[in-house]
Amino acid sequence: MKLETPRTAELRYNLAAEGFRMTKLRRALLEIFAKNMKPFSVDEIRGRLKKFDIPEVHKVTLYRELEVLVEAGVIVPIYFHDQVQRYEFVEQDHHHHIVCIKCDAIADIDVADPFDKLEDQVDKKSKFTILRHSLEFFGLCKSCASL
Amino acid sequence: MKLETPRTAELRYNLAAEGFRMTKLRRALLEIFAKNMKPFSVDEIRGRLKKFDIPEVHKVTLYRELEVLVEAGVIVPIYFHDQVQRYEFVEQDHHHHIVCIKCDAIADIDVADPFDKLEDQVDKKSKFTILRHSLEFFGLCKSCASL
DNA sequence: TTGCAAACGCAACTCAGTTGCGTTATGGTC
DNA sequence: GACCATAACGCAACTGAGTTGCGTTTGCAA
Repeated sequence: MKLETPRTAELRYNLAAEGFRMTKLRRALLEIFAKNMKPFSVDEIRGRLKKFDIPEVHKVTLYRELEVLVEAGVIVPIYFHDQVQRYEFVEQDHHHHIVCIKCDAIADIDVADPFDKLEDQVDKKSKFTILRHSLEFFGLCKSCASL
Repeated sequence: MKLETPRTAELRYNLAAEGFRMTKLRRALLEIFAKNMKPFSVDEIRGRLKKFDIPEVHKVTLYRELEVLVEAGVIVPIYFHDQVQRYEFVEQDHHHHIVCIKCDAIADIDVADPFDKLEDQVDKKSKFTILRHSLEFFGLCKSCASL
C-alpha cells in the first residue's frame, strides 16, 4: 500500500514542526485516516494496519499513538449510539454522520445544520455556555433495509 | 424517602401487567428516574440508592435491573461525549440535553428541532433509511463557566 | 556518528460489564 | 395463611477495553 500522498506529506511536515517523529505506524495511521475520511474504531484501525508493511502493533502502542494524533489535532474522538470510541480525521467543515444500527456502516449526511452558529451563546433557561454540539442520525443502510 | 407517587404507582401497575414483580430495588429505581427526569449513570444511580431503605445492591443485580427496565420500556439508554452509559426515564416528547464538559452536569435544552419529522425518510445521497437522531449540546454550566 | 528523547513492547494492572449457578422472596392460587 | 413456580438476587469467576510503569529501541538533529 502506498504510504505517501500530498495530504500525508503535508501532515508529516506539520507533525515534525511540532516535535513529533515520523514512524512507520504513524505514517500508516495518517494514510488510513486521510484516505478514508470516515470514523474508525480501534478494532477497525487494527484491521486496516494489517495491510501495511509493519509488524503487528502492540495495543498499548496503538492507544498511545491515537492519543498523540488527537493531541496533535490530526484526529478527533467521536461517539455514536454505542460505547465504542471512534476517531475521525479532522476536517475544516463541521458535518454529521448517519450510522446503520444493524451493521455499523457510517456515512456522511448532508443536512442544513441550523446550530452551526450557536456556539459561544448562552442558553437562556439552563444558563449553559454552548461550545459545541453533536448531531447524528441512526437508521438502516441500503443493504440492511432490504433484508 | 417516599417511595410511591402517582407516576410510580401507574408504572407499578404496568410492570405487573407485563409479568414483572415489584421489589424494593425496582420501586426505588422507578422513584429515582420518575422524580428527577434526567439521565443517570450507573454510578450516580448507585449513589442515589443509598438514600433508600434497602441493603447495598450488588452490581450484577443493578445491571440486570436496568436491563429489565429498558426492556419494559421504562427507561432508555443514552450516550454523551464520554463512554459512560446513562439511562433516562422515557417521556413522550423528544427532547435534547446540554452537558457540561467540566462537571458533567446535565440539563434539558429548549431548541426547535427541525429533524423531528425526518424519521422514516430516506437520505438521497447515502440511501440510509433514517429512524432516529441524536442532538446534544456541550458547553459549560453556569458555575464552571465562572471559574 | 553520536546522543537524547520520542516511540515502542511487555507484564501487570484497573475497572466496567457479563456469565453461570445456587439461593431467596414475590405474588398468584388454593 | 400455606404452597409453589419463577422472577429476582448475590456471589465468584470471568472477559475485554483501556492504563501504568519500566526498560529497550529508534528517529532525527547536531
